[in-house]
Amino acid sequence: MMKELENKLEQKEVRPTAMRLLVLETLQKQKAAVSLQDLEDTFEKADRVTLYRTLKTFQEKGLIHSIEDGTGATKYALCQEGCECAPEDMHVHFFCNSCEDTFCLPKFKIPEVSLPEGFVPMETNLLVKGVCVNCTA
Amino acid sequence: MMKELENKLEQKEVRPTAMRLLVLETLQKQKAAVSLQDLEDTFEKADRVTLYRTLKTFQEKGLIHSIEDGTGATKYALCQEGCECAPEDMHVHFFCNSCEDTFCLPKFKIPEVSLPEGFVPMETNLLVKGVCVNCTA
DNA sequence: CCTAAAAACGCAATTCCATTGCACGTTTTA
DNA sequence: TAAAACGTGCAATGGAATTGCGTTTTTAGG
Ligand SMILES: [Mn+2]
Ligand SMILES: [Mn+2]
Ligand SMILES: [Zn+2]
Ligand SMILES: [Zn+2]
Repeated sequence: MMKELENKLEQKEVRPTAMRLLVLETLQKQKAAVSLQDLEDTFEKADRVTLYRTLKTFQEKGLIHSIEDGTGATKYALCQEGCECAPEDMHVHFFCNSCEDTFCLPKFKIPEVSLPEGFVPMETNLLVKGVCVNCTA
Repeated sequence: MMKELENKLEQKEVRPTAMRLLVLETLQKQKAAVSLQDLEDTFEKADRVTLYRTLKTFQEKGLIHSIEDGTGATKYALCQEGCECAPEDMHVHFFCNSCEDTFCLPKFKIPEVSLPEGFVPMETNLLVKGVCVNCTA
């Protein structure tokens, strides 16, 4: 329970404040990636900036990673075991055009990409848009 | 010269106004994708909104396509011969962390990607970040 | 336990980019 | 040539990210 969450934070050198524990707990429950706005809706009393900085801290400490799904709002999802958020998450992200949920697909790795001579890759982001499993009737 | 540009626009059913010809000409000169801000800097006298709508029209008519490179500002690049901007450009885009230029790599196609059961892909975007050929000393 | 320093937090304000509304001049079309 | 459609310019708005700063809470040293 709460202890587990605390440990998880401390392992990443993040001090376990009340807000952070709540945010972490929320993130763990999600099946889809969440935006800052989503968190604001979840915690109506919490301050937007505090949530913002919580996410920023989580990301800096490698607890979560961010996803650009083309909606304009950045989404966040927990890193998995062995999630290499550097050279960066090399797994696929999926945006559902129907329910507009964004999914992390950590089991689906990005295939090797060939580039022109002289271009040195450091990070790769692959976003697939389509219809998710919940929306394919 | 100008005639070529006019033809290019008319072939896509875009009326060749002075502004549009200038923007098209500028786009043709670029080696990297350009942002709205870039165009504003190029044409200091032109109105931001006019440039915005010019890009929007160009995109709707399939003259250019947009690129999200994670900088927050959308970039635009001319479509190539046979550029399938629907089901969407399936070619690779490259963002240089050094010079911060964004490149269209129309010759480098996005490899087929496997997805979990029930996920139906419709469009795929692949962004590689790293160091471009101009910046690899 | 007490205190100074560090870390979080809350609120206001700003920045940046995208987008819309509307009036007006120009081009197209019947 | 008059109405309609289109393009343009300017003002204003919207959404998201980010910063500044004073206040509160937590941590660490004595
Ligand atoms: Mn992910
Ligand atoms: Mn491209
Ligand atoms: Zn869905
Ligand atoms: Zn470069």
